[in-house]
Amino acid sequence: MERYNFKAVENKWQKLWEENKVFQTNLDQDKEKFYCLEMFPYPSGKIHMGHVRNYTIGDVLSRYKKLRGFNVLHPMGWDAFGMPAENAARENKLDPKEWTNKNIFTMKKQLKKLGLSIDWEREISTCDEDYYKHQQTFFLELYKKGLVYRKENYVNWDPIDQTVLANEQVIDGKGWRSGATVERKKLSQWFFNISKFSQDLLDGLEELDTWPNKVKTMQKNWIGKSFGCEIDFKVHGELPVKNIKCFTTRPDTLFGFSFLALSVDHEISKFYENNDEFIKFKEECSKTGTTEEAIAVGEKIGFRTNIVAENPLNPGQKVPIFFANFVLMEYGFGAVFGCPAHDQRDFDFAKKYNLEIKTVVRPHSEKDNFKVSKEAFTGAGIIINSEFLNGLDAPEKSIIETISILEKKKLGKKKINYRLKDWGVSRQRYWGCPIPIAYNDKGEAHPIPAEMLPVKLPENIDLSVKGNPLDSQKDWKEITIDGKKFVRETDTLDTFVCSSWYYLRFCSPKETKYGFSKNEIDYWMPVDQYIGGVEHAILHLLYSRFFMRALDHDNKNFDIKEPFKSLFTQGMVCHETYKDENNNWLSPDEVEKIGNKFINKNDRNKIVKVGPSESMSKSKKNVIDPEFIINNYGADSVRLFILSDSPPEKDVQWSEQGMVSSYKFIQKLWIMHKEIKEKILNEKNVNNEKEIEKFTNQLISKFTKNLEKFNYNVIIANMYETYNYLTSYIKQNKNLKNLKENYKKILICFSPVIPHFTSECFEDLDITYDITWPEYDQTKIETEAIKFVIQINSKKRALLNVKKDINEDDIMKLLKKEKIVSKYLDKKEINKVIFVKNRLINILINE
RNA sequence: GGGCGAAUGGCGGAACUGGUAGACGCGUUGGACUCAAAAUCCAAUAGUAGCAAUACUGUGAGAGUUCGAUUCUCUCUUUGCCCA
Repeated sequence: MERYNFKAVENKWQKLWEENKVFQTNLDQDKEKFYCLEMFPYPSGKIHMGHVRNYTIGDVLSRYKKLRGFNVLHPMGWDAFGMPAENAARENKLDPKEWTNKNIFTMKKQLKKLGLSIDWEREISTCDEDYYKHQQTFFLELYKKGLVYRKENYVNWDPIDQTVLANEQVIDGKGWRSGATVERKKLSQWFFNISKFSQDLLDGLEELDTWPNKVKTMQKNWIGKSFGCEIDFKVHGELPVKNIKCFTTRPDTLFGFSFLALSVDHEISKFYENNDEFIKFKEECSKTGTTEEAIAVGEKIGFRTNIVAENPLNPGQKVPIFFANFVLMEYGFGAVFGCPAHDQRDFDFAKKYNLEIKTVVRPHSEKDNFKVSKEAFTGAGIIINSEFLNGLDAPEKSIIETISILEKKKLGKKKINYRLKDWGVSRQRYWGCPIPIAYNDKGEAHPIPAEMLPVKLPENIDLSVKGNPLDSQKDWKEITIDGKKFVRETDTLDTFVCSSWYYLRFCSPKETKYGFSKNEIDYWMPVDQYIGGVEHAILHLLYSRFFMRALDHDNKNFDIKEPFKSLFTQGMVCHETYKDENNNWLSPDEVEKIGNKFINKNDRNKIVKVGPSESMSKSKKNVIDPEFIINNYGADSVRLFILSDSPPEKDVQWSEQGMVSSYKFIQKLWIMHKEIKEKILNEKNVNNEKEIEKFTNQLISKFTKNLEKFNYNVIIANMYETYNYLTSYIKQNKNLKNLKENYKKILICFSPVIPHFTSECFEDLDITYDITWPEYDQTKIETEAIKFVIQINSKKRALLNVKKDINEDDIMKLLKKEKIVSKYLDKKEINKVIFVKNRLINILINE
């Protein structure tokens, strides 16, 4: 028996698919479209197992939809701008563009080896001028619409590298590369006005009923709509300030008011500009990071002013006003009122500065004399010590009641606040899309005129300088517009901007006049199924949703608002971790398993410590190289394995044994295929046998359901079941009259998962006709004989083979003859009988 | 601290709308083939008792609804993720 030569077969079919342009897609109004998109990769060097999993899931779906007759768009591209290229280029004295394109070349080759049904004619790369020039046009459009603006904002500043760091590059308050303590620094930055769409983005989630709830909840929390009240506090003291505006979600705790806290950037800070102590305090604050978490974890510190605020509901009460490091100018009005008894942060602050802690809410289980002592009470309860608010249910009723009182007295008004901040898109980097803006000698921003677009990135730049390399490119920076001198913006756009509209570009990747063609968008959009990692649940997805709205704003580009109709988030690929005796990470190929023990191949006497299975990462060295695996076992085997062990939305453990068994399964399938072929050639025309028809129809039914529901691991189990069934079926050499037709249908079911193998089988059997997804016939599944469960007092006692649609009386007659059952029923009184047609009978007797 | 989810054999995991718990794979054990090993094939594999037929127990713990609960409700435990 010839062995299945996966290398030859896979090469052959991949070549044929490419030559015949099998996966190229064109707009076809007569056909229903299906747009399947997986998150495009960052070209970091090589593909990793996460890509394999992500793109296999998408490929199975695309191939299935294609078999169902859809016009499938399944494109691929590269999220090609970003820091790693710049860092790698700096370290190896290369050009970021060269480095990126080399990686794209390698990874594209690797992806092709997986046999993905991708239309490579539509390939895009965000670092191509042809891509980012459109992005610059979008930027200027948004600028004209007022959705882009410039303002001063705090950033994480690395004083050694002279650069801005993203939040995730700040580790324990230190720069990830330099190790320097990160400072808060004010820089002029460009912003997208995403917060304008807060409510719309929130409302849009409602229609996304095939998104995971988890992701929708995360977005909801991120947008963070809160219902509260804006309160005007009267201020007394030496400063020429009469009022301070505050936003609060808990106006009902006003009687517990004991201080007012301001952001150091609050307008009142101008009166303290020359105060040495305040300057010192402000510096101290700048050492706390800008993230909410850094602020929450860090010590709460304050600077006491010489002014006081009056409690609007209790005018006799005057409380001190502080500047505090935990108040951000971006939230509310940069001012919060402190109620220590019912907010832990305020509680900590009050303890530190010895302020009053007045309890105004008691738990339902306590009496009115309840006092907060060790920690703030933030739960639900009843309002106390608050005069006319006493007895109200907190928080719901009491908040509504308090707001209406404040509104009547004209002391405040109802307000809705969102946590979502505007999106800062400026990056002080070279390898990104240039911002098409120039400044005159007064520092005023001017858009680059359309005829001067695109603003291309300069080449041959010196990356060894500190800070942004574009800053030192004089000949690039200085330009003349209409005879006047300007200086270019040297910041580039956040790479999240590039990925916020790439799904639109795929619809018309060759369009030159604009980023997309309306005609193509109207046909292809929205993406019917988007597949990617849950780590992008918030930013990327929210930004993309914003972009659709922003591009559409006022000029009706689209009929739809939501770019991704369905979302699927797949789990990660994990592997055990290994360390040597010095706690250095070891990669799996440095480790050998002998029996139950692991030994270090480098030094066979040294022990290996086996750690928990974690998501594959270079830093832990627990990675398996997909290319190595594909070369050894073939693409079909890898596709089979990566789907087999766990549901796609959960993490999967990489297992060498599992991989090998998938490989062997393909080999066994081939042997079985050859046997089936032989049987088909020697078909005997015996009586028609319904058994295999029943099996095939059941299989199609299962496959269809499981494919639609992403139960891909179950599909693999169904494939094994099919193998087990077919091998025993042909061994028994039953009637083989309809074997070919049934086997063909089975192969079609298998084909989304192992396309090379099934293509080879079709060819081997000369099947070229009607390769479309088979329909199943329910009547062929429901055969005459069924298995019927017999329960006595709700316990299963027997399983009978009976005729379909048997009635209760006939079952009871049958039971009297069955020894197994009758021994339970003898001389017993039957109380009740529950009969479920074609399923079970439950006889209740007195014991 | 808040929100959401999860918990089923040695392991990964199946189970329609409340109706045979453990599909399928891995691992393990036994056997066949072999001088031997690998590979392959066959068989067994939730636990307890039993030669067996079979019986009892069993889906994180405890309660509830029901003729019947892995599935629905409540309380708790552990755990994961997100936000703080």
